[in-house]
Amino acid sequence: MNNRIKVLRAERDWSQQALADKLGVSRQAVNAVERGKHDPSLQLAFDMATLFGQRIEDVFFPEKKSDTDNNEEN
Amino acid sequence: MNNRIKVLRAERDWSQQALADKLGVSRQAVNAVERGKHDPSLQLAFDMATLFGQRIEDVFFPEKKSDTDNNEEN
DNA sequence: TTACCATGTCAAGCAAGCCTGACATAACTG
DNA sequence: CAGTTATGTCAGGCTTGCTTGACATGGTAA
Repeated sequence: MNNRIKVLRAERDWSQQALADKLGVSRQAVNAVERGKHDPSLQLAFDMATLFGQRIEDVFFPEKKSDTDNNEEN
Repeated sequence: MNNRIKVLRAERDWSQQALADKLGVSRQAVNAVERGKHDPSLQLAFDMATLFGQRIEDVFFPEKKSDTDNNEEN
């Protein structure tokens, strides 16, 4: 899951710590999401998008589907 | 986190099992998300919204922010 | 230099998301 | 009646998201 958090944060000149404070999460959580270490929860994704005044789809970008996905008899 | 999965599923006349198969997750996962037992991962939320041809914001609706959220010195 | 700030990273622990397997109920169909 | 489908629910287990605390590095300021 790619995202534009680093850019959106830079546009506002916010540190990871400042963003974490606004979101009510730890700095490490912001860092991990920003660097793609793991995906945020849906709730946190909503909070981030709302804080940046964007839609989730304009902040987060899922990778292509994993080949373990099913698609039989649709 | 409220959602419109049940309605979107009913509009297409899909069972929970059928939806789960399309998404590549278990029926219980669909059931739990649909009934608000817990939130889906961001990836699963994307997959659901995409499958229904909707935006995440038009499928999932976060509750009001919890009062444990911070908001100091913004 | 010392001090501070921003960022990256690690460890240990807890909680939430998702899994399989199982069981129950209701509705429908043969 | 028996059999199937859809849904709801539980238990046990695994993985991941998030926590606090700690440490390292690079940049910048006094």
